[in-house]
Amino acid sequence: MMKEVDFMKPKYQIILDDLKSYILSGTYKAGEKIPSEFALQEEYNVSRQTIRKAILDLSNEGFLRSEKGSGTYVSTQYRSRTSGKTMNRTIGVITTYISDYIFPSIIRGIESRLNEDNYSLLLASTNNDISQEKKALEMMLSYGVDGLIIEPTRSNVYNPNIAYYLSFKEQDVPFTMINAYYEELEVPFFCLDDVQSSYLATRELISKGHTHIGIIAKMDDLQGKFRLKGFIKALGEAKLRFQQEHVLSFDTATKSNLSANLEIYLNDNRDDLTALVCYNDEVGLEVVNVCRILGISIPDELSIIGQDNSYIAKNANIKLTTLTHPQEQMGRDAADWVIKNLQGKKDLPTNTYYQPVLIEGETVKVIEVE
Amino acid sequence: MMKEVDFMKPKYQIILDDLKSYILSGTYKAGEKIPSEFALQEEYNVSRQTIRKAILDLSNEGFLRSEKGSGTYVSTQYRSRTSGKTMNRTIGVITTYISDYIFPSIIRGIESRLNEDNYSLLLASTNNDISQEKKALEMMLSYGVDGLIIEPTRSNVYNPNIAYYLSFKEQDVPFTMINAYYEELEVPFFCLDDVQSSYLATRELISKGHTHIGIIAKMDDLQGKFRLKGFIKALGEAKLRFQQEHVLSFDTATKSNLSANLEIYLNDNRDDLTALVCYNDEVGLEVVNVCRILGISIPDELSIIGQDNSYIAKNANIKLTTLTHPQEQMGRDAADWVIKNLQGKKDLPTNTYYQPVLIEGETVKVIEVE
DNA sequence: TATTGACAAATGTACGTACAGAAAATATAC
DNA sequence: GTATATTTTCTGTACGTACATTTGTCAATA
Repeated sequence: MMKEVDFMKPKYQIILDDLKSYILSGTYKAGEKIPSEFALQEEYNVSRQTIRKAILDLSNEGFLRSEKGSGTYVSTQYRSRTSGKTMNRTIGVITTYISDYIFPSIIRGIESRLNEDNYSLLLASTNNDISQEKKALEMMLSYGVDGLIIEPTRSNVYNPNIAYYLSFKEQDVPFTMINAYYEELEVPFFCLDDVQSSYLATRELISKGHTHIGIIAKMDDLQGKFRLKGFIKALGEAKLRFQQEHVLSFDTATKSNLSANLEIYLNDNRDDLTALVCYNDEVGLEVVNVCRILGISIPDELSIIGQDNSYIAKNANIKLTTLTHPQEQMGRDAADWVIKNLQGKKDLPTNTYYQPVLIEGETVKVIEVE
Repeated sequence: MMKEVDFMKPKYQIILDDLKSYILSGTYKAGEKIPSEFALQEEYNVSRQTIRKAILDLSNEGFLRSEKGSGTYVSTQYRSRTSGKTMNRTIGVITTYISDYIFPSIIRGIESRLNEDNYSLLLASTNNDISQEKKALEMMLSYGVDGLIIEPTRSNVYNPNIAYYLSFKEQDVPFTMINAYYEELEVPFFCLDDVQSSYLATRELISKGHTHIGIIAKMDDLQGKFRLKGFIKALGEAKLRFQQEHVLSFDTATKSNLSANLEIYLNDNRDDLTALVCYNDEVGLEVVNVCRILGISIPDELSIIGQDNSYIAKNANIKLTTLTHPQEQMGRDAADWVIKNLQGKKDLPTNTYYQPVLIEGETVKVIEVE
């Protein structure tokens, strides 16, 4: 269900947000003069009052300071609000989703580890939307968290929020990424070996005699990219041809249409495919549901294999064959890394890959060789 | 001529000072409405902008609060606004579980509402353990959260952490409860009408001809208590006898044994019961699984009905008949309540009950009358 | 009796103008 | 070249208008 697009923000709010972003991302550095009201008025094509409203509000928030006759300056101490207050040890967590799929488990792992060292957990989610990620990062920056754990948003497309991450680096706030990472950013991460995951999935199908295998692939995150890669790798090793028409791709935006697209895809390839590698268990379940509608029996007519070993795989009436995902452990490890980093520990792992393991369910059938 | 002796104060400053002294002297009392902008404009013979400037500044100082379409009111807590420093606005959330069942959805609702007003979410979970709840409360207290949303831990047994809740009350930190409440504490809450939920569930079964109905009941939280109550109420209305041996009870501690106990229970009552009201969908699914092992077919041999309309009810291959739970909406409403309370709004709802609605699945069969 | 619809009242946003006053930039006088 | 005057730039205050949006009220309606 799509959330309503933002209400039309008032103009002054847009300008305010812009300015705040520039300040937090370091485009306007502390003490620097920002453009004059007149200049901004020209730039945004609004009246001076509108500009003033934005600047006044930011001054009240403590980000700016205006000097009559001189100009408006970035306040030098906008982030020293923790100064007098009792330092509370807080770790920020930015995740794509809060309530969906395996993310709650990951958060749980983080929380339980932080709890052991009396750190608090400041939570924000992005719904895999880059503008929401920006807002979350701004919140964390102005909050002054001690560390950060981020699950990247749309990790396979260019991310315009890199400046914020660099801000954290400048301020020596340790952060790490889970599930994926931004390739343009040098940063430690904790990830499943996604190539291996779908490689193993595909190999399992091949070893059971399948030769006509399709894949449902996600295109806007690294996981999707790597999982497609593993699929192709396994096909290649088995000397099976990779066929573009056997790939059904989707992304965050088109996810809501997946069910309908699946129906078309499965109908089109009904006689061609005997097995399907799914992006994850969630997609796997979707396939199961669509197959039920189409009267395709699983695994007799179609074998499917999911990934991530989520509750879906375990709890659906037909147990999905799937591959493990560390979930809670990954969360724990990431939290542990941040805590150890804050304690000044050296030689912490930079890139951690977890190896997936196959879990047999009831959705893969052995094909007899004729 | 002589320049003004004193500084010639700007007009808005004069008005501001006037208003401030009225507030501080009690001419305008806390919560009262002050004259409208138009009235003040007439009174002082100045433009509306000038009045607005005075009111806006006082609002920023925390003395006033304007409501669109209604008027401007004296803020109830202008005293605590110590410095001009904008504290980080943070709402604490204490929930029993982070990753399980419907709790992620509730948290999601909270998060999305807090986000709209730029509040941060500080998260802690108790795993339904009272000592962990204590730790979480201590963390929130020392952190200095602005408000709190709590899902009570073991709400049907005496809670030794009441003192902490009273501390929050003393410090005027608004808090509200969701899903349940502590009966020994006078506090606003947002709850499903749990009595009604299982009342409707039971009535549905009765209306489909069932007369031998069992229940799986949880004993250590209010939900469990109320859901048992609704079950008994429905039986009573239908003049069916309530039989103690048809109740299988469990609690947090014995939950891990539920599966084994279910097996015994279902075996014992195999020939006696035709339907089962389950504490929630999670339990419902457990029943489905155990029935599969025992070879009891659902709904032919046994009708079951869950509660909460969780993903389990929707996603399990056999769709559970269940009752709705507001989930995300409940989270939103609770967050909204805290925010409005912090803004000094009066007449907020104290006890909110959500009415459950039946959702038909595939687990209830009509019993023909012989 | 309860619900709906129309209307008025109140605040929110946004445009415009004008001038005051302080600081910075520039021109001028020596 | 330096000191002083002048101009320009920039923010602060203040006026005006207009329309949007929300809330509360009251009368008409079902």
